[in-house]
Order: sequence, then structure tokens, then C-alpha cells
Amino acid sequence: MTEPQPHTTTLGRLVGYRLRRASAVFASDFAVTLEGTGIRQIPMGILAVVADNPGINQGTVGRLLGIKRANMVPLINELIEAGLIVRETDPTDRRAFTLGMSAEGQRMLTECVARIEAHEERLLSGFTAAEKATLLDLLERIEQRAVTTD
Amino acid sequence: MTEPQPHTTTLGRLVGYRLRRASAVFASDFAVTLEGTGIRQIPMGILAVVADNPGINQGTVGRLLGIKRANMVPLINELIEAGLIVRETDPTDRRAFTLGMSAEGQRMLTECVARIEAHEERLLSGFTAAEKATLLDLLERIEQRAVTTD
DNA sequence: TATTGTTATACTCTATAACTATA
DNA sequence: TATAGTTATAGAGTATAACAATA
Repeated sequence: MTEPQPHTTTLGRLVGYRLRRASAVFASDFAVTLEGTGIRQIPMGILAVVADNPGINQGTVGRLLGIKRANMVPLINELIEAGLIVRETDPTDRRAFTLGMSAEGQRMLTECVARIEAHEERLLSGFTAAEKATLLDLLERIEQRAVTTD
Repeated sequence: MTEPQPHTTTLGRLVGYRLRRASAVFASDFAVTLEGTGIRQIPMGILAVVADNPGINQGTVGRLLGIKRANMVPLINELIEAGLIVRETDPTDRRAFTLGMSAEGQRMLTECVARIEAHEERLLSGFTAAEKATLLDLLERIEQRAVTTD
């Protein structure tokens, strides 16, 4: 991560480029912030979705987060081996798995969210509450433009 | 890419998560848009920086774009093998390389920029000019918070 | 000694295709 | 037939360490 492109350059005018760089700033600070927990950005997303939707099944988590079925497998295995989530066969559909938080996972998530909120406040310390809300709104609207292919 | 997280969820409130998803929306549409050209996001960034700064050296390009020295090597080789950029030994520092556009590279860049502008207009069709300007401004301010480590 | 570019290497994330077991 | 999860595999992107040539 280094010097930004002034907005007078070819790249500086491109929203896609700016998004990539801003996202990278958050990702690398995220990694530093959660150092020691062993939690990365993607597994953290899974933990958060499972906590918000106890009993959700594996495929649905992937669909919500834009993670392909095949790539979910090792991610879920990792979280189970770490003792953070629990997997059960769905009694109503024996092909599917039902996911839930372990007590340890819930503790870990709470800890991570606290650290992440501090890291976001740090990175956005130059922003007013209104600016942050505007940013979230604009980003959410971009997300809604996604071509839902899977 | 699929259903977004409502802003009432754990993830929906996190700017880092929203940035990652919005960035992914742009990246996947970018890939479709430049399909057939063989140009990806990162190499496109390099082309744009070299075009804006003829005679720039390899390391500087990497520093501007947040690409590590070691990772620049195959990227530059790829662009040279494709005949898009030209590499010369810097006469004032024989360790360093000086990069420039080939005629073909300049044509390719012009073509790509035109397509990218159309793709950005499409993705941002629900945004006013003021909203787009606000977004670019907010993202640029985040970039400036980057911890410049290398 | 420090820096430019290189090589080798490893890890994460993403993508596709073919498989199984259930539905 | 279609779907949930799995396996195998390949490609991009990113990271570190050690090296040669030059400063």
C-alpha cells in the first residue's frame, strides 16, 4: 500500500480502482487488527452470518456472502476444527448441513467485532457520522447492482 | 455475487465488508467488460500508470499501485511479451528499468479505458454526478489512511 | 551498505468440472 | 432430474526470504 493516484490520472477517475484500493486498506488493517485470533476476513464473514442466522445451512451462507459451494467446504471445516461453529445434518433434508455457533465461537465473534469496530473507527476518524452513513449507503447501492450468477 | 446483507446485520454495518463486496461487483463486471482483450485489473493499472508517466521505472510503478517488487516481475514480463510496453535499462542507474508504452499498448489502453468508462457508467447508472463525485472523494480519503509499509 | 530487479516458494481466494447422496 | 455438499485442480493475487548486480 503506498502513494495514491491523484484524481487527475487515468486511474484516479475510476471508481473500480478506488474501490479496490480502499478495500485493500481496510483488508490489511483488518489483518493486523485480528492478528493472533487466527480469524481472516472471509471466515469472519461466515461467523457473523451464522451468528445472525442460527441453523442456517451451508449453501445459504455461501450464497449470502458470494462464496461458491466448492470453496465453502474447507472454510467450514476450518471453523469447525477451530471449535467455533457446529455442524449438524438437517433433519428435514439429509443432504444439507445446519450451522450454529459454539459458545467459544460466540465469544470469539464478540471479541472480533469489538476489535473491528475499533479498527473501523480508526480508519474513518476523519469522517463525520453523516459521511460514514453516506459511504455505507453508496456502497450498498453498488452491491445491489451485482449480477447474481453464482 | 449474490444477495446483499441488510444494514441491520453484523456485517451490514461494517465499511470493510461493504467495500469488499462493492469492489468485487466492479471487478467481476470489469472482467466481463475486458473479455477478449486479455487485460486484467492489475495489468490495466500498470498500463495506465506507465502511460501517464512515460519513462517511469518498474519499482516506482509498483510503489504507486501497492504491488510488491517481487510480484511486479511476472506482471511486467507479461505486458512486454504481449507487446504492450517497452523496457529499457535506465542509463543513469543500470540496476533499474525504464518503462514506456508501445504503439500497440497505447491503442490497447485507449480501447480499454473506453470500455471501462462504459462499464462504470452502467454500474453507476442509478447515481447522480454528485453522488459519484462524493463516492470518489470518500474512497480517496480512505486510501490516504493507508499505512505505507511496502 | 542500501537499492533494483530476480528467483523460489507458500498461502489465500476464486473458478470449473465431475462425483455422491439425497430429494 | 435437480440440489447439497464434496473432491480435485488450476489460476490470480499477495507475502517473505535470499540472491546478483549496481549504487
